[in-house]
Amino acid sequence: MSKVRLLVVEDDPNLGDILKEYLEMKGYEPTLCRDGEEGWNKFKKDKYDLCLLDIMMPKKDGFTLAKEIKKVQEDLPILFLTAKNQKDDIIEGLKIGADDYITKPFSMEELLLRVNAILRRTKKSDEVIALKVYKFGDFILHYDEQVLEGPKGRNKLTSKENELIRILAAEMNKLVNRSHALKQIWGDDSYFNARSMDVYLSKIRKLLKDDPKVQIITVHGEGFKLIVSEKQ
Amino acid sequence: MSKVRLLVVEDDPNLGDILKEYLEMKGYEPTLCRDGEEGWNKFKKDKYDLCLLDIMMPKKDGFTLAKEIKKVQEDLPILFLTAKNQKDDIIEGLKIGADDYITKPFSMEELLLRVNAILRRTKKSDEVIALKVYKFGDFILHYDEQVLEGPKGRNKLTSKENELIRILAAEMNKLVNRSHALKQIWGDDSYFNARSMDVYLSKIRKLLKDDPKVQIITVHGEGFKLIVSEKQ
DNA sequence: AACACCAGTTAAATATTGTTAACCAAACGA
DNA sequence: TCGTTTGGTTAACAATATTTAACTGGTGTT
Repeated sequence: MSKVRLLVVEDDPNLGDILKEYLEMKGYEPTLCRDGEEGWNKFKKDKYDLCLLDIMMPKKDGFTLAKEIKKVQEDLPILFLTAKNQKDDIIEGLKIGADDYITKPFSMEELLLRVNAILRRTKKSDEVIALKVYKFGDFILHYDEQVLEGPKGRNKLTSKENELIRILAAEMNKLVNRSHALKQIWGDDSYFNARSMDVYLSKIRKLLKDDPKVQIITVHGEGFKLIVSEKQ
Repeated sequence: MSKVRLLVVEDDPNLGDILKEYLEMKGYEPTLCRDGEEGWNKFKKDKYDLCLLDIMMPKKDGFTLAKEIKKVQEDLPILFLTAKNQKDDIIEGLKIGADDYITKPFSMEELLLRVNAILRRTKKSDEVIALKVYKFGDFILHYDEQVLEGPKGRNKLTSKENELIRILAAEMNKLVNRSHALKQIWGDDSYFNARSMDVYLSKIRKLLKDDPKVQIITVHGEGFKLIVSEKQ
């Protein structure tokens, strides 16, 4: 897989160099421009995956540049670097269609998190958005902690258990197609993966035994569903 | 369709304004309150589809507000805006009945994804809340649970039994065309599927023996019907 | 009544799913 | 580095669900 290409436009030479250096270190391929005009030229010449734009810049400010870029390539994600308390700037930026903003001063780590978050989201925007928390019956799935909280306490989950419960909970009371679930979790719906999933279903049914309102029923040849009845 | 109404309670004026502006831009109808008390007053006055509550707020914190809201309108989804590392807060919030949380700082896009996910989920669960139930004679078919409740107790059904009983019950006292039922359940009305269905009819007749008021009669060459006589 | 056909029942064959335990490889800790 | 642990896969077997087959009894037609 080729490197992620970033168009960085920042007029402060210090910050610019730090950004470039750091992003290179982290495996990205940043192109640094010193002002909006230079940024525009680079954008026209090459293809990028994401833009980091300062707002206050000589010759052409970040907004103008962003607008022009969006006119040409609407789906190119843009992250603005704004001075603190520039609320109006932020709002203006969001209107243009920026995907996020980060206020100066920021830590490199924070920046990286934002960049990754945007890339992740824009890349697989068609994927189901993972909520952090799913509730069903007396259970709470803490998806990003991989923990299932039930009447008998908290239960650490393996990642496969976690994924499978998430899919079931997201489609609560609706049929989950076998092959669909397999493709989501294992990538393909081969025979052995299917058997593996059956093993996990069995494990999960045990975990869910603590609440009789909750059960996984199977629809032969189709899939299964998590049903939550509302009886007290 | 009218706009989705959001109750946003956030004491940081900067973040509050940004939230409001962004959500408006994205087609929502946010009402911004500066503290918990104001939020409570707005809540009492108008109807909302979702609440975004900061936790740390003057006058009335997010938890207290959430609890009060849930007391009045239990199904109103709540999303907490929490500071990082406030894990205890999060757990507490979830127990109150929050639907999700998002830790500051968060990107606008991330927030939007959460909001949409919650709305989608709660809307969906509205649709399915009424688990499908069919009554005939002394029987109740719990379609979603694949259970037939009769005078002798509950009976777990296979999915084919379940489907067939559902069709019969849905068309109670009316003729069910053979080929129609076959196409509904098996997809096509081939000879073998027809024989299969006969096997299931036989099984189902056994299940229905417990109530003499209920029986399946066949209309030669046409189909069959579930008849329920009125006699006590 | 004799025939053809349709439907009912039961049992056997097949396919799918459920469960447990053995196995394996990667990650971890001493 | 060597055991140990952990998560995940595979194998083996049990239990169910569904289909097919075989046989039986009806129904309508001539």
